[in-house]
Amino acid sequence: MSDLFENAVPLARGQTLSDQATEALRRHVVNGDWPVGIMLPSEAVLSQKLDVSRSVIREAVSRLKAEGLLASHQGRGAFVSSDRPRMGFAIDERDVDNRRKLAQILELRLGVEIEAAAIAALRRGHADLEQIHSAVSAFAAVQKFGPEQVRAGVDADLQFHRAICVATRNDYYLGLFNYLSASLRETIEAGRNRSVERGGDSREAAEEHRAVAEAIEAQDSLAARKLMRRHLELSSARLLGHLWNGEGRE
Amino acid sequence: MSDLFENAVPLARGQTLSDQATEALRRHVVNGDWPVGIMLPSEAVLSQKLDVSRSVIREAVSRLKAEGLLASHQGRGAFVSSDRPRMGFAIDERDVDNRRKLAQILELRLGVEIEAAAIAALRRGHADLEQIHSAVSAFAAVQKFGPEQVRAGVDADLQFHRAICVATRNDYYLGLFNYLSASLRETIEAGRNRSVERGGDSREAAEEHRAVAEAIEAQDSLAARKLMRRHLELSSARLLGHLWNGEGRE
DNA sequence: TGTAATTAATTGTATTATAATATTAATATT
DNA sequence: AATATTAATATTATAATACAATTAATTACA
Repeated sequence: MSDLFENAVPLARGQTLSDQATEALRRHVVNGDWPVGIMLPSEAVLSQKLDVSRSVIREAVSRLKAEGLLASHQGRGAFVSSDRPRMGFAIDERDVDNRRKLAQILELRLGVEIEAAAIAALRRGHADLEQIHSAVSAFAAVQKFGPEQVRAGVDADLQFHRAICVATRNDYYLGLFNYLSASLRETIEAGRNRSVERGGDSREAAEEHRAVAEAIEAQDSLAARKLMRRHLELSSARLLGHLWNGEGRE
Repeated sequence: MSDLFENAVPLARGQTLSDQATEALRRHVVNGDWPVGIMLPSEAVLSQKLDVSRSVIREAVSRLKAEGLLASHQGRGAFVSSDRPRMGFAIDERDVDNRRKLAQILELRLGVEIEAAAIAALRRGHADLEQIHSAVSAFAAVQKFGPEQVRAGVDADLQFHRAICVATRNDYYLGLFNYLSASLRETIEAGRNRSVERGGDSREAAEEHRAVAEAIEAQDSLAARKLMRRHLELSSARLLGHLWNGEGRE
């Protein structure tokens, strides 16, 4: 392992140094000369070997971390975590147009977010509460008249739910929510030519948000669970109802 | 312009600044307040707004570039190239070696499977019941002596939980479970040189399985939820306990 | 008007310094 | 001897600054 780079051309040209450094590191991983679990040379050593600055090395490592090939820990070092691209849980984009599939996605969201609310009630800090309450106010303040306001309402709604996931301090609750919400957003945007919101619905939802936020503030995990379930069930019903029979009414 | 960050709390939360900055930027993209094609504020401005160094901003941008959300060009700026993550929800394999991350994964599994049990209780058919009961018996029958039996035990355990997800008739509950269980299996396999199972634990788990199955058969959604929660909490504690005493870090 | 030179803005890279964290070694304590 | 504490060391994380490279806009000039 002494000189892994000795014959390595000083980074072919064409792209940025970061691009080239990324490729160089990736090659060592997928080629297998850096087995899974091994610790990489320190950033200082790498920058010397590849004859680039430490900034470039850090940028390359950060990209490979985003790809899941590397992992780094402050004070310990960087490690090879995988030698193959990762495959994840994914939703076929075409399914969001399918009412049955959409209902299933909403149902999955139910399980995730109910528990998220319960956990958030136990762990929420001051900053979390601020975010949650700010999202509640933002949603309540939006008047759903035109399409632009509807969009703002959807944003505020998602912001509320995301703030709760953040408060769980669990990266996977947040990550899964982000993914599910991105999928759901498309559906809502697609179907908003019909009236997706009614004034009454909006007021109800705002009140439900407020109740959930109150339970989380009170650190009442049980109440948070119950109220979030109620909110999501009603919310899903409203969404599916509108998208189904395109009912518009003021 | 309109100060997109003015009310944004200066990045609360527990991870590295780069992680938090990444989330902050990603949020603006997926929320849509930075539409596809728009140019981001300069790195200097972003670092000032988020109150972090330019290094942190660059690292965050580089990650989002790796995800396909952003693109940057020297002399021009950084731009939103997509509002949809290229990859679905995924768990870095490196994280299963991390006790804290592992606990988070188990916590997510909690939310998913508890609701799955509740839904299964409402929808289970005859065929579903057969599968579930058969998995209960298989797990109870395995004697955990050698490594081969331990593996069989893990298989039977996953079979039980999978059968419940099948009974939900929801493809996404099953899909997410399959993904999570694949991630968890690696951890269990990795740590099985140490004693991952004890006779007492196995008997307890078998009894918990039986109770959950009974509730699902009785179509008692509430009981299924409660019993599954109990089972998963105990099960997680057992797993984390073993990995703690047995195998610690890398 | 058209073209070249200048200027400003922005990302890319380099450098240095410090903080935070984890590991290891040394030391003290019982 | 075993254990706990402390110190030393190595590494990543963050900050700050400077400069290079590139692009876009502006100006000067013919």
